[in-house]
Amino acid sequence: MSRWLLKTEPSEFSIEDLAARGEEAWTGVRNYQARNFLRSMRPGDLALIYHSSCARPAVVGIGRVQSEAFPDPTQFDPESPYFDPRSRPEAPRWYAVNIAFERRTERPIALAAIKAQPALAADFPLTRRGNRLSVMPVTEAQWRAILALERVR
DNA sequence: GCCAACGTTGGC
DNA sequence: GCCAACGTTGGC
Repeated sequence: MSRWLLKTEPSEFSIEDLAARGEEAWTGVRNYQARNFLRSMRPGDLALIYHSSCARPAVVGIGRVQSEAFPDPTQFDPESPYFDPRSRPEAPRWYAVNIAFERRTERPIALAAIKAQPALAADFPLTRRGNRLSVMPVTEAQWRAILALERVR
């Protein structure tokens, strides 16, 4: 089983939305490196759900990968903001996976707290300056170090 | 709202 | 294939 981190803007789709729906197709990823990570996901993998571009950037919950990667349907939908006119159905550029709600963290695990952890300061895409990757792998050690912060304070 | 950092595009 | 210009991300 692999572990991941998925960013989402809570104004677009929040952990509350995922909790309410139970499962969601994780669409709209339009970065090749992130796309490649989506494609290496397997059912049963776990993912930290992270709120970005908001007042309190934080890990807010955990999701479970429910499917293999499949072509992201929004790339073919001219009405979608994620429409990609250069992608062809016979050779899709972009992929999605289904993500199930697992649980919320007991409290938001703030980016500031994550950065303050020496174990997470180095070699973790989320805490690197200028990082824009919206799907990233998380090692078991990083996973534990982040969730250890759930009960701090 | 600002701005640094990044990925992508396109001219050459 | 290089690289400047541009648009976007995302923390603050």
